Amino acid sequence: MSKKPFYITTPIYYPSGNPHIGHCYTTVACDSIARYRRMQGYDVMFLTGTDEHGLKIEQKAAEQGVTPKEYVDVIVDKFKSLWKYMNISYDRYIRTTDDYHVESVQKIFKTLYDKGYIYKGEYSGKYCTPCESFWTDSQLDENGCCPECHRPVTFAKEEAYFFKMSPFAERIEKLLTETDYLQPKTRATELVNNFIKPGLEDLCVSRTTFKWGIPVTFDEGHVVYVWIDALSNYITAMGYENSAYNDFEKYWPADVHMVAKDIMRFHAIIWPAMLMALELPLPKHLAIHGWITMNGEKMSKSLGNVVDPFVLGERYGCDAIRYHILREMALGADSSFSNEIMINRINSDLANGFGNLVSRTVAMADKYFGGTLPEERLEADIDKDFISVVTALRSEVDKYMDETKLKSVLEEIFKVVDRANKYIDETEPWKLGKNEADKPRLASVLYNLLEAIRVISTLLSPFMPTTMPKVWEQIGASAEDATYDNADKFGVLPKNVTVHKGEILFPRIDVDKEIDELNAILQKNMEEAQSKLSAEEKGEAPAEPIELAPEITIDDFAKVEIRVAKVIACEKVKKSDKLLCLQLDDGMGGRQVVSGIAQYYTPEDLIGKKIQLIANLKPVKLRGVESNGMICAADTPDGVKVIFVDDSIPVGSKIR
RNA sequence: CGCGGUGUGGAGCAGCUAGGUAGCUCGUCGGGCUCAUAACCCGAAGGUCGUUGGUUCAAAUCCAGCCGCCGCAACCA
Repeated sequence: MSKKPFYITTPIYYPSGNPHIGHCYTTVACDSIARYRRMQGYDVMFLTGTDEHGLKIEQKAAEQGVTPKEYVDVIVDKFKSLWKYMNISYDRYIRTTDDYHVESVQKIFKTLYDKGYIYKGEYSGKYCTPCESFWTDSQLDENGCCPECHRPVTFAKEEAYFFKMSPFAERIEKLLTETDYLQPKTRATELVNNFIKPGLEDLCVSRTTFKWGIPVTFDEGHVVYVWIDALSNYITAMGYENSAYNDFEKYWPADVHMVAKDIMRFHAIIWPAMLMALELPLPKHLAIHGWITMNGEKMSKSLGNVVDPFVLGERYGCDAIRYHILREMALGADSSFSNEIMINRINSDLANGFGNLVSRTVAMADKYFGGTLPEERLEADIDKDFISVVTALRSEVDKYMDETKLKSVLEEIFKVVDRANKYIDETEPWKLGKNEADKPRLASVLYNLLEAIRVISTLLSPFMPTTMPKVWEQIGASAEDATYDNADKFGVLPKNVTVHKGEILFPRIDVDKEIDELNAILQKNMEEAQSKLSAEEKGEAPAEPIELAPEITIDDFAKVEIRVAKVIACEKVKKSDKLLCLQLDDGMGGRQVVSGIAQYYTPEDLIGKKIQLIANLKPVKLRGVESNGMICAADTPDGVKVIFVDDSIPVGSKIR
């Protein structure tokens, strides 16, 4: 009988920068599931990879003066070495620059075009000419300028291909609300309300503004934009529309796509739509997890509070990191990654709990029996409850594995660790050791403990694959003993088992000392990020000097009329986070201006002050409130600062 | 009235779908033990379950309003 296939994927990561703990989060979770299924006897396919095209990569490569491919090669190596370091057992690694993927994507694009789901249209939006890129309104920086180079953007159009989403709206809504595709399902209403009910917009699936992508075969100058290129990796890696692999029939549809919540939308809506258009079966589950936050804040590179998995792994071992990630990870919510929580977790669960259990059990077998248990035994009633708890563990774990609740899995396993420590107290083996007549009883107690450790370590091995073999070595278990099949049985180890005292599995961590040291590292990173930022602000960044906007003439400048005005009244614009509505005395009868500075100033800060007003700007409505002009402010590392004017300058004075 | 989430002992969370003695982990305090990585075991203190009102014999749990926090969307002239 052939083994049942099980196909699980991580997203393919975008290698515009080095991998961090967030990437580990998804990947470690998938790896643990993959290992568990393998242990259960499934024929597992575990796929991960990198999404290597796009404008950002093209630009980063250009900055470094290398080709995009050379640029991503370096980072892909870092990803792969991280996965090696974290002991990630992926079966296949897809790069979207791989030939077979490119070939498949081109065929998929053409197929969708031939079927009429892709059509040629016009893409319009805010365009930054120097960067040759389009931005959506929400991507623009705080001044409404290009988020990359901070120069003004213009409205522009380009030819582009679009993917029709509307034919699938109804089926997708049903998929989200009526099936168990989404895990957890609580997100369904959010998706339906935000994206499906307002009407699914057609998706722009090609670009002409950059070249680093998969060319559209039938229209030169167009490259396939991220959606079709990246999402289809899940099928191209199995050999869909290519001859590199031949596993599509076997593994598709995938059992689990695991993603973080920020890319949930693409996997919950766009990916099903694409598959529907291709008339392929849909994946069975989309498991969505939250972000790892650092001391409650979202991690970001610019804050410098990104956790480097290599640093942590070096200090505590990769299994400790894996454990902490999985233990704190609830499927729906964010999980906090504070150094303190992590260290306390490692200490209490791994060092004090499991590690110490192994240590004391093996030490006793060593001390009282020279390492090898005698065959003479004496059972007691007190053993029964303990043994039943141990043998029941596997089915508990299975139950939670099926629901992808890895946190609960670990909780269940560690309940048994606690139970085992309690069993030692109940049986008081150190007393038995003092009396020769009690040796048979002592042998039973130690054997039961070793068996419990065997079961625990077997079930734990998918989650901590590096350490568990060391446990088996210590308790004298062979590879055949520590199998899934044996994990609900008792009496698997040989009666005269021999233990081998070994190294401490999880050394206890000095909390205060470690936190100080980690904070020092973090502090350093944040300062570096800070100084890099302010250096950029000052135009001192060697890598990226501030470029001035294109030169203008005095006549151009004369078009802008700046005048002094006084703030008479000011209030927050209702239903907005950022807008203040200012009533100004401009010496011309007064006017109303709306400004996006509410995060930095309260109305009281501004009333009575004199400011610089761009007086001849075309009026617009913001959040339904009319704004006639703009007040001058400076962007600083500490936020936006309004430029106030000396009170002696009369209202209405023209500034030049 | 844009959408959604959340508010439970010092901290972090479970319980809420199917109302009925408020539970877990960490921390604190007291005790026990000594095989073990100053680890382990037992016990205790500590909560008017955000707030107001409603339904009910009975509400953390259902309903309505209000307040706080978070995310998304909007917004930055």
